[in-house]
Amino acid sequence: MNERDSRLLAAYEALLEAFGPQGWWPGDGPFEVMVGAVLTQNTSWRNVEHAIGRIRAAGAMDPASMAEMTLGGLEELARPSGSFRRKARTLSLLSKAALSARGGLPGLLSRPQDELRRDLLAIPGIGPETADSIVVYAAGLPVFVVDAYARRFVERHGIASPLDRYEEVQAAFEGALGSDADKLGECHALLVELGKRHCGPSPCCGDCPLRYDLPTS
DNA sequence: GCCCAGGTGGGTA
DNA sequence: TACCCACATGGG
Repeated sequence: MNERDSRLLAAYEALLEAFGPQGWWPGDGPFEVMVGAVLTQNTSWRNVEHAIGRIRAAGAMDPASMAEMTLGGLEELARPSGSFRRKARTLSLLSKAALSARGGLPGLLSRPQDELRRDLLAIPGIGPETADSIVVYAAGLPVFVVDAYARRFVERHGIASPLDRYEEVQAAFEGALGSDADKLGECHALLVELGKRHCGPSPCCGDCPLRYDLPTS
């Protein structure tokens, strides 16, 4: 275990101690987790909940029902989450992929990790972050989700250097935390919570659980 | 009224 | 490769 791994692991443990388990992903079953992952793109969770509620109420929160919906109908349900035309198209494609997979949705989610990730990325509107969110929170496979908060975190703690690319930041966390889906998922959730409380655009405040006495440049 | 939110994809240099 | 911008709603 090198210096970087030690610091990442220590940060994870400090955050878990400070905030407690986050219980992510919020969602009723794997399909709803997948839907939420798409809807939350560049969108606050409050708006996502609104859209999820509409999809549930319309009886469309399963692959078969969603795949049957017209694009226009799905757009109306997704509207509160913003970028609704794009997201409706992605959700439609995603539901059809789940429906047509061998073994349906459970079959899709039990595929080998790299194949699942690749197939998700092939769907327009699903990028690395959304794909990885589905891999870890819906399929329960060990991958770390790199988002704006995680990037900000590694930069603030001087772990950044040339750790710019998505896969490099991801490998850093996975190397430090190991191949434990629960742990990797929990770590991402904790970083989001940290970011919401302490790591906004302005410098961190004094009561940060991580004690920002590290170089912040 | 302005900025941001648990990004992605297309375009341009 | 590296930026820039549209997407679009709702909350602070």
